[in-house]
Amino acid sequence: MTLRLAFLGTPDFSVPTLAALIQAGHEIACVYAQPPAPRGRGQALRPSPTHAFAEEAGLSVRTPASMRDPEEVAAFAALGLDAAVVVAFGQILPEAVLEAPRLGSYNLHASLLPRWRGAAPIQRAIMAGDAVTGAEVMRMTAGLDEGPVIASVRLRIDALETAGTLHDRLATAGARLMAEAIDRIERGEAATTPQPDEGATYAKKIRPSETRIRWDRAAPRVDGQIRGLSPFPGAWFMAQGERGPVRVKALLSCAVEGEGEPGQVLDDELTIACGEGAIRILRAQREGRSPQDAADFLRGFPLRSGARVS
RNA sequence: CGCGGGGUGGAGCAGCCCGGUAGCUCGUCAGGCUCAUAACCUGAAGGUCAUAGGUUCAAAUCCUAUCCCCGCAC
Repeated sequence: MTLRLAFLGTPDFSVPTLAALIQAGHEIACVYAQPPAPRGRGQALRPSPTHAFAEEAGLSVRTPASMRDPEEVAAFAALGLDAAVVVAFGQILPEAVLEAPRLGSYNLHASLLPRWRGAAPIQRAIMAGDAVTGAEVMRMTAGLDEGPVIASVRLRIDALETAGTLHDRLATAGARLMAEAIDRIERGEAATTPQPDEGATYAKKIRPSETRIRWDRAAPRVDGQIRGLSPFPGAWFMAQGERGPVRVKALLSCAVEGEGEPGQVLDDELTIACGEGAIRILRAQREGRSPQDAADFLRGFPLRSGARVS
């Protein structure tokens, strides 16, 4: 038995779940994604990853500017859905949409709720130094990520985890989780657990202004910032090159012992002093170049003991 | 036509402005030193300088076009 579903998602994170639902044999009546936007160099209009994947799979795709538009709501209701699956869609859905499908709407969220409700749970978890995170499926309600949870998976965040690696692990684990949850919903066996109010935090969208590294902060915080923003948008700092200041993204790091003026390079292995302790940069990328491991980076850009970065 | 950086032996870079025998760091291979080593010494292999045209006695270097990678903006 299969369900008639709508899938609403936009970025890379959404794609594995859509793929899993197709794989499970469900009927995907329609895929919704954010409208194509100017992306990358040259500001060319490109469809979102979910949009592109859905088209490739031969599914019908809609990209309304707003799901609040009464016409969109009516069209959505007219699909005659059993359920809607939402994964990082990027729009807040009105109740009229959430309640339209016979069995309701379900969201995959990349955190252990109620911690990190909102836009950037993966990055925020690493930035905060969390040791554990996860993915959960909840039944959607009007409040932002406040619905009762019906399935959950926990993942350890290890010391060298980046937002990129964690993103991929969560997308995969989450896809499986959602497929299983939909199965249970279909059989009417999905038990819901209300989220506790206690421990709720919000994962605000990452702003460009918080990507520059502040060396006067303690090492664990700098380390979390680097890994939490890696590979995108990237935590960065300025270093003195032979031809002037160069912007450098730190892509991977670890906290180490060390002491010095914040921003001071302490050895020839990219160990840099923070406000408290130090970090070692393990992977970096300077503007115009590809990402490089520390050894390769240093060969092309000598940042030696005694140098300063800001 | 949004702005900018870059494509040079296996890796990372310099050389380009001011055309004239292709250089550095690392790696690889061989030999040596050493109780030993990712350390040190000696030597060697390895590049049609992204591609296609053009200018020139001569082009990695100047001109034109194309392809690819990346940062910003978004």
